[in-house]
Amino acid sequence: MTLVPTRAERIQSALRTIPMFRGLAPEVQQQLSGLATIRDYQRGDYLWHEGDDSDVLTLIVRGRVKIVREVEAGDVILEIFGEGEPVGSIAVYNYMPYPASAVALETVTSLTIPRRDYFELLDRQPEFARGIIRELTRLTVALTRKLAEARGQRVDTRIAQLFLALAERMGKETKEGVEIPLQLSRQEIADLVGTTMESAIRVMSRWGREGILVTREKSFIIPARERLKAVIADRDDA
Amino acid sequence: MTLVPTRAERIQSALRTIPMFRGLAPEVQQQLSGLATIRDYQRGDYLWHEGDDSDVLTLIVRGRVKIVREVEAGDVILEIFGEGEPVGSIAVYNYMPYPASAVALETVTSLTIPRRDYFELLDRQPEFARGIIRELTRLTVALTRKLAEARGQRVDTRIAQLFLALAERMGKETKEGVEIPLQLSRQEIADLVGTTMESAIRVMSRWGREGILVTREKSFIIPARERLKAVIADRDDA
DNA sequence: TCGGCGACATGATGTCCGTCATGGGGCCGC
DNA sequence: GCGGCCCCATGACGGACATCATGTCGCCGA
Repeated sequence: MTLVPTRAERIQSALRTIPMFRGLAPEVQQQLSGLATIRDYQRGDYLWHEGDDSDVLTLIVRGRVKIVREVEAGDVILEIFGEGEPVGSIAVYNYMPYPASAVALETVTSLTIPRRDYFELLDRQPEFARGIIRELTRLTVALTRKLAEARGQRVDTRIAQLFLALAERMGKETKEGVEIPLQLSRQEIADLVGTTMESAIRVMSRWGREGILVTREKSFIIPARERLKAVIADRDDA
Repeated sequence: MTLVPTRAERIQSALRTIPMFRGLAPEVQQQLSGLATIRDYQRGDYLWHEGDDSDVLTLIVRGRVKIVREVEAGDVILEIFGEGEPVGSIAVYNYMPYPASAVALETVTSLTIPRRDYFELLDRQPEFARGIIRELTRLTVALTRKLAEARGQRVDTRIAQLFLALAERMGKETKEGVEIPLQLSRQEIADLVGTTMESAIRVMSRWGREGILVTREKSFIIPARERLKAVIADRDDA
């Protein structure tokens, strides 16, 4: 018996952590583990670059990844993917180059399966096809909401909405308030809401002073949700 | 023989116009025509309202539909769907209320399939599942691009990008230039690019005077694509 | 014929925020 | 220790655009 898990063992345990694969028959899981590749990344590493050819489907096993469109006038973060989620399915499906880059926000473990096998799964396993469709719809809804929120709104409302959404998705209740265990630079916050670093800084440091949203080493703290929501409510009155 | 086509005949010919169904076996098409419902709308009619329960998948047979999110501070047009495209698949799939309203931009004919049968098709017909996934990915890419374009850019560049995209999707070459056969009010243009009616009007009437983009009764004319592209290129220089 | 309505148009004014500039603190390699 | 670099921070300035106000034109119904 080995103390260090073998590659095959790592892949099998990784497969089990992905919800979309849980429903698959054991023999299919077995077969899949022979096809998949496992990989590790550090914060800042690129999983791929915008424009690269896509020939594998990637699934996040551990950590978080940002999808970023790098246009001449600054970056745009389109989405943040977490554990269990498939990324790049759009590009793989359409045999097109990746429309955006993927960058690790923390230590990340990923699983990739070749396009050919991905298509086989789609056709043979309705469960899997449903999982992919579900993820795509989730993505679409999220993008839709982002688009609606981005309109006209002031910078501070957009940042408030961002952190309320993050709290919803990955917040942990603590005695200090809601904790969002995610390391984001001011630049990344700016990229997420579509503004400049300076504007993001102004808002964040004001909120830090006022105790509305506190930046920690590797997380953010929201002492009171209502005070963040109040920012959104203030548009013209008072 | 009847001069007016029967309901069943209309449905069958409608089914044939939808690309996603072309690949289906004849007996499946036959079966489908028993399940589908056909419906007509006039410009301005709602196919559904934001928040309505979704229990059918809708496919556009004829005409165009805008998907619009109605937030307190003005509308946001998320997408314009045309013939052969499925709309509302997101909501139907997730058993969720519609996240946005659908409004006819012109005379529209639609086909609807109950959710139950939609799911059966998905599981039984890999072709169909692929079609849905393809549409979802197309949508996602489009939203993604919109999001990236909405950033910072000036109003006139955004409108220019909008019309260049429309020209790409539905433009017809004529001796006057590219014609976009689509009736859009200034307010709708504003909703598409996320600005106010007044700003949209200022840009459009200036371009009308300069002959860059002419508004006709039920269409728009772009005499020269390059001149529109030049607007996008002008950002700081000159 | 007149009043009302909706779409288009144009000017005046204020303001949010992007841009530029400058500076401070922490961390690294040399 | 010192220079270089990255991230955070703060001020000054100006421009693009939202907002408000007012006006025109065509159309419809009373």
